[in-house]
Amino acid sequence: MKKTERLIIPRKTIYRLSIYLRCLARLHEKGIGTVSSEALAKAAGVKSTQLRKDLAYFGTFGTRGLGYDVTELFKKISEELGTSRLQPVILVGVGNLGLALLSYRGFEKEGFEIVAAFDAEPKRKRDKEIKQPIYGMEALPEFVGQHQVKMAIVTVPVAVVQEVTNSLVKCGIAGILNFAPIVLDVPEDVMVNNVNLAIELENLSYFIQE
Amino acid sequence: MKKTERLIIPRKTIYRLSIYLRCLARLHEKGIGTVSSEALAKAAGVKSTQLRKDLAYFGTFGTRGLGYDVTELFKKISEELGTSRLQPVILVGVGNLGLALLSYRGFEKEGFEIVAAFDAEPKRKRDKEIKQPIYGMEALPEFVGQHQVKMAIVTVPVAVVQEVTNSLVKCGIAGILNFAPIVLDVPEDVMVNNVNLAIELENLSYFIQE
DNA sequence: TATTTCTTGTGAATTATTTCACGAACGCTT
DNA sequence: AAGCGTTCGTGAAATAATTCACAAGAAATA
Repeated sequence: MKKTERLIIPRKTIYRLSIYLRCLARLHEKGIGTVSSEALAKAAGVKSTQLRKDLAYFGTFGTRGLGYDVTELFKKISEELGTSRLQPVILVGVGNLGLALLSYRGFEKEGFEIVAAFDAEPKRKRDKEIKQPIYGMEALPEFVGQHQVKMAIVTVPVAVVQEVTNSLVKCGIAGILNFAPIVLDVPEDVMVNNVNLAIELENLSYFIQE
Repeated sequence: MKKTERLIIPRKTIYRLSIYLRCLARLHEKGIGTVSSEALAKAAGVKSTQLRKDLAYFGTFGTRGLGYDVTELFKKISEELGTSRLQPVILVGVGNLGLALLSYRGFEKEGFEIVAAFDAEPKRKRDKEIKQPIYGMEALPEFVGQHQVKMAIVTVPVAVVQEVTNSLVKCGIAGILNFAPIVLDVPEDVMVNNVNLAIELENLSYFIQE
């Protein structure tokens, strides 16, 4: 057992912590109260030593000879990730993909809520399936300021994504989930995660051709 | 200059090759004929040495003092990735997200075509915006066999995703792009790439809370 | 309570990935 | 055609991530 020193947790570890969290949630649903690093690692698709190393970055939670308490470990990881409370997110770009994400019910369960959408042409995009309001781009600064929004999902076309990003950064958005196939130029203190489905497919196709 | 020896290209390199490809496409659209490793690397968000190392895995394409020919490098990477010709893909699970992906026009430009969709309740899911046919799950084996499909996008609920995966594997699908938040159990020769939007958001939220 | 059996936590070793540093090759200018 | 300036290609070095190996701690058993 080491003294509590706050050391930098690698990005990959943080990513895996999210995965462990999902696995623990499923174990909990199944009524399982205790799990070994071996079993949890298998569910998460990693080696048990890696799981233990990952956890060691921010504490020691297990009981030797027994394993981890599912509820407790869930709580600890959740605290570490800061996902204990619901986070508001906005979405910019109400095209096909944007619409789908707006109507996707999966986020709330995971701690996120898309509270509003923005689009250059908000009037055309009304849809009775969507509960969130859709505003024009000019409403962005006020909304973000008033609702303390820190994160944005960006599903606009490549041609305008950098411009949209600049607006978001100016409003104070600190995290962007970008679906456009381009590397965004942002200040150091703004974080961007990219999701590119075409690249994922391309990657698959490479590895399956023996 | 080395002899042509086929060595294993790291997964991360393959992933970056896809990114370089997109950057080269944009340069080509802008009418740029030649690019230095420095400039291309910047567009791709990596260091120039990394770009050069990545390329070195499968050949040497540059001209010292000048840089790379955009068209030629595009062609070479494209060949290496095997994305020269259009690949058929099927989609399983026509929910919100599945529908969105079906109507998403971005894939074809990138070398992939969703040729058909499958769902447990295909009748209810008709939509005039969708050009692809939607079949019941029982049609899967015959379709996959006849159309030589090798890849599938899976957007079914967590509860049934493993079962669906088993069917796909039995049909001969070798690559799966999985949107369910669970690690799929598949034979060694089947490749799975996971896309989990909630985890991407969670990851962002961690890094922005300074 | 002694013993056995498990499983964690972690320093050390290994492996993978990235970056550095610089020689070699090419175009361009004079 | 000689010299200059640029940029590639690549071994070597540095850094990061993963895995190993095992001591130590705790429960279960007898």
